[in-house]
Amino acid sequence: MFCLAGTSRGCVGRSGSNPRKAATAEVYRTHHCAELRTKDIGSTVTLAGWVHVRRDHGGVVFIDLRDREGLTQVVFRPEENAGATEQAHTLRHEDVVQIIGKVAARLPGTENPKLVTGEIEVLPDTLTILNRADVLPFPLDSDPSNEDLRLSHRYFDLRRPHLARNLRMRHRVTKATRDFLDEQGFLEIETPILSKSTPEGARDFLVPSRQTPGKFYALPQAPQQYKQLLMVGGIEKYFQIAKCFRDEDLRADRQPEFTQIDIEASFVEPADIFRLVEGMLAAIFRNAREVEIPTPFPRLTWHAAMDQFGSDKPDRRFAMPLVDLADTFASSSFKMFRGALDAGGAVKAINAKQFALVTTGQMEELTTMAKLHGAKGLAFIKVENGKWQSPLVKFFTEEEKAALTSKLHIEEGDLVLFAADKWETACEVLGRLRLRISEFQKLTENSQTLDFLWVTDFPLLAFDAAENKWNAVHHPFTRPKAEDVPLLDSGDFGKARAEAYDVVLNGVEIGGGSIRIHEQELQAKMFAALGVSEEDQQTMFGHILRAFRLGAPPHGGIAMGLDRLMMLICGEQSIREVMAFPKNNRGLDLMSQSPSDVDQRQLRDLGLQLKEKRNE
RNA sequence: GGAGCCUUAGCUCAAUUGGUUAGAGCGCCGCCCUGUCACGGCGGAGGUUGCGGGUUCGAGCCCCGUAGGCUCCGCCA
Repeated sequence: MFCLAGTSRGCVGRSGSNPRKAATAEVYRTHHCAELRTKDIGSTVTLAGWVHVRRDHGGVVFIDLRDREGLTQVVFRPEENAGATEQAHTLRHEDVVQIIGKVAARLPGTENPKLVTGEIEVLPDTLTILNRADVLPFPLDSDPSNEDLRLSHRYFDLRRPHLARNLRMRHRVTKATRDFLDEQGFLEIETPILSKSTPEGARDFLVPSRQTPGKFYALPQAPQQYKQLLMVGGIEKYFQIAKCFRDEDLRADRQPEFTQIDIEASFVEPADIFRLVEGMLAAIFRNAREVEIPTPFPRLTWHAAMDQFGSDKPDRRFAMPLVDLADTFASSSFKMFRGALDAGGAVKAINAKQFALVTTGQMEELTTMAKLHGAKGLAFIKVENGKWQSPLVKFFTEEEKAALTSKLHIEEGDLVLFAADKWETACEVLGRLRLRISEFQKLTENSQTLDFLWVTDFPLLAFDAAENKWNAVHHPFTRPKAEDVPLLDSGDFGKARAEAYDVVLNGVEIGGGSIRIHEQELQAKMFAALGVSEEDQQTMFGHILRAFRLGAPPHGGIAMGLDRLMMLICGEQSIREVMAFPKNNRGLDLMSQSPSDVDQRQLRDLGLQLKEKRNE
C-alpha cells in the first residue's frame, strides 16, 4: 500500500465548475468517480471516496463509490479476490475507502444508463479502508425536513448533492463576478473587518479592544465608508466580495453575517452603474445558469413602484396592479372613501382574478394583514353568480359600478379588495395583500421568469415619528437629486429624492446603491437635515469629511446581496441553503455551538465584566 | 418585543370520537443470498409521544405553562 496519510495534495488545482486533472499528480487516486469510460477498460486505476451504497449478495459485493464528481461501481468477487471481498462485507454507508483495480466492461445487460460511468465497473485488487463512519445521523439520499439536525451536522449535510450543487454554483457566480469586473478594470481590494461603530443603520457587532481597554471595534455593516475613501484615494474602480455583519433579527433571507458584491467607481452617473451591473448579472447568469438575460433592465421610479405595485421591490411576474380610484369616488356618498380622498389620501383597489372563492380563513388573514399595516378594515367585492357580494355595493351609484368594472376589469369569479387611506398606507396595504394572494393562488409557483428591474428615485429622507427626527433612507452619504437640493434648504425634506437605486429580481431586492455626496458643503447640509450636530459629525465622520476636502472625485456604487442572488439562482427559499455554514433563526451556530461562554481570563484581558450570571 | 405553525423510534411519517401492549417504511444489528444498482429473504433491537402541570375511569390526542425549531411583523441606513 502506498497511501501517504496526511497529504492533502489531492485537492490542489481543482476547479469547482470544471473537474479536470490536478496540476500536481494526486497521491490517493488516479481518476475521480465520474471519469472512467469504456476507453479505460483494461487500465489499472486508483479511486478514493465514500461508500455511497453497498449491495451485498453474500458472494459478490457491489459498492457504489462516491466522490465529489460522481459514482463508480466497484465489484468484489470472492473467486477473484477473497481477501478484499471479505473486507467489503464489512463496509457500511459513508466509510471512506481507496481501491486499486482494473476497469472492466460490465456484463452485457447489466449496464446502468442512469450513471455516466454505467458502462464500466472496477474490479479491485486492493481495498484500503481509510476511515470508518458511525451510523449516519440522517440519510443522505433524501431531503430531511429537520433543519436543526442538518445544521448541527452541517459538514455531513454538505455531502448531499443538493447542497454541493449550490456551493459549486456559488463558486461559479463569484468567479464570473471577479472575471467580469476584472475585465472592466476594477480592482479587488480588501477593507478592514475590525472597523468603527457608527450610530446610523443596523445594530453593530462589537469587538472589545484589549490594547485600548473600554473601547470597541465594530464589524462592518458594509464597507461603505472605506470604499468611498478608496475613491478619494484615486482607485477609481473598486470591488470586493465582502463579508458584512448586522446584529439584527434573522429571517429566511437574512443572516447576521452575509456577503455583498461591493462596487464603487469614480466619475460615474447612475447610468454607468446600471450598465455595469446589467453586464455583470448577464455574465453571472450566462456562467451559472446558461441563460441570456435581456438588458437593459426596465426602470421604475420608487413612486411608480409604490403606486402600481405597493412595494419598492415589486414582483411583476404576475399583474394584479393597484388601480387608482380617486376619480371614480371623488364625489362618492361612501364616507370611508370620501373621507380618505378629502384628507388628501387615496382610494385604490386590486382585482384578485378568480379568487371569489377565497376561504373564510384566507379572508381573515388578509383582513388581519391589512389592519396590521395601518388599514382600518378591508372592503371587498366578491363577484359570484353574476352578483356583487359586498357590504359596500349599496353605497355605489350605477356610474361608480360601471367605472369600477371598467377600470378593474371585473368579471365573474373575481375578488376586489379596496384600501382608502393615506397614499403610502393604501399602497403598502394593497401591496402586501397582492403578494399574499399570489401565494394563495400559487401565481409564481413554477415560474421560470427572471424579471429584473431598477427602482430609482428613492426618497432621500424619511421621518421617524417615534424619534421625532429625519433619517436617511439609504445612508447619510447618498446624493440628493440635483433638482431637489433646494428642498434641503427649504426644510421640505419629505419631498427630496435621492440618486439611489435598487436592482430587483422577482420581487427580491438583490442590490442597492447610490451616487454619493463628494462635496463637504452638501454633506454638511445633509447632516443638518439629519440633526447631527457639528461636534457629532466630527467625532463620527471626521475622517470622511476631511477626505472630502482633499479632492474627492464624484463617485457612486452599488452593493449586491450575493446570498439572496444565489438563493434565486439556485431556486431556494432560504439563504441558508446557499451558505456553507449558516446560523439558525436565533443566530446560533448549532454545529460549533457558538456563541459560547468564554474564559474569565479572556474577559479580564479585555477589561470586561459580565453584569448578570445567566441561569445554567 | 409580538403573532402563527410545528415537536411521536436514528430518519420520514401513521395512530378512528379521548379507549387494550403507540405502528409502518427506511436505517441499525444478526443469519441467509454470486450480477445488483432503492438488490432480495428471514429474524431482532430500538419509544418517559420535547418537558412540567391539569381535566378524565382513561391523554400521543383536550386545557394551561414551558423549551426548542421554522415562518412572519417589529427591526434590518
